[in-house]
Amino acid sequence: MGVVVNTGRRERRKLETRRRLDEVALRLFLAHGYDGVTVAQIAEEADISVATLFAHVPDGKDALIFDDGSERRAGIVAAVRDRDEPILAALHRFFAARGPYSTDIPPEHAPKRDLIVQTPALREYARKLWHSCEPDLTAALADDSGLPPDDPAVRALARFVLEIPDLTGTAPDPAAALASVFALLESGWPPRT
Amino acid sequence: MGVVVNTGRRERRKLETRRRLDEVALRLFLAHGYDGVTVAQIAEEADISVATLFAHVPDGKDALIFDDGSERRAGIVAAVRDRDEPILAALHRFFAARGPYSTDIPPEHAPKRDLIVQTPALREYARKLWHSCEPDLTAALADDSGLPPDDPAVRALARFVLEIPDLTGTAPDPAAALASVFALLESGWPPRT
DNA sequence: CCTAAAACTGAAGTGATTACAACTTTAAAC
DNA sequence: GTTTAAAGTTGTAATCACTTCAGTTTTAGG
Repeated sequence: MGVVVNTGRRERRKLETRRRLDEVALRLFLAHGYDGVTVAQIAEEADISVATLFAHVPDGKDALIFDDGSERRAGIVAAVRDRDEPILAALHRFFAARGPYSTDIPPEHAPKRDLIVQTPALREYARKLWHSCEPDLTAALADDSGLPPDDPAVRALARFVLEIPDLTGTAPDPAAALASVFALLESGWPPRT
Repeated sequence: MGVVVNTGRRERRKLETRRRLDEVALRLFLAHGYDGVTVAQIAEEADISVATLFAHVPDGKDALIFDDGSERRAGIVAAVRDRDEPILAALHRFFAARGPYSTDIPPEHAPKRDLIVQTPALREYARKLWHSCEPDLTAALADDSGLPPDDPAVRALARFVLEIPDLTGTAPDPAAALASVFALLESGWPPRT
């Protein structure tokens, strides 16, 4: 069914270790900066070997404080299916509600968000995670428009949409920026006055 | 005037060494694949030390077969200034004529293009080079539209435009793809039928 | 209890990249 | 043309992310 079943001590420990790694890595990154921490230190602090660390997080140091992206992917797919509004409106709503970068974030998550935005490697990895949704989004857009999935406009729109979190994440007013970008995608350039 | 003056033996040698590195790296990459060649081998073949190699190409292995991006930047700036057509039309023309990814490429450059497209690290670096034009393009778009340079739509359009080379580089008909993407940027989604 | 799969480990290796201190070349002033 | 300081080059050693591997432990499940 799901990618990983959640029965048994084994899986529970696995998840627990992964969670501990995430917590330790974030704590150390926040304290000393991303480049000020080595994976060896993180493994040490999490009380596992370096080899095991990489077994748990094969995508490397960047990936330590991120989930595997399956939530985003599922979220986008869900947002785009079963709707009664244009697809871009649905995506707009999705980002406004959930984007890690966009609107109101609980204050305890703010330091993490700031760390990511200010650390090129982490920001880049977050961007990659969003773009890992490209195949799904492309398929959805093709479905919706009746165009083939390899249509250049379809591919381009998917790419552009997934660039939005990184783009609006740094804006002073993320919600307004979000609206502005979606308006651009809907109406084109130059913007209607 | 320019970033580097071209007088004197010193500068000439510098350029010569850089050119040799480019040539050697490309040759070896094409022969054994990007991951099948170490920088040590490249330095050896180019008859300089590894330290010197990195002095010449501080951006690392990825950057070996690329110029420093100043040409692209100058090209875009030039394309966007002194024109009698809409700015997107000028950019369309620019990419159609010159994008390393887009239309007709002399057959001797094809292997290099293929190598870049098929090697994630190189493709990524090429993307970065294009996006290094973002400040210039943003400024030009702001100028052109009267909007402030930090306007979300302006920033978004610059970002989207610079994603185009990577996007259309893999299309079966690059010129058509280019036209399709520019149509999207001009008229918005869904595309007019 | 038994066994095979899965997880964990330390140690050693690879490869990119940097730091450094010594040595050489060059530009340019005197 | 000698001097001098900056710029370029080099070998060596280090750091760091990441991988490999062979051996050990743990666990699931019959």
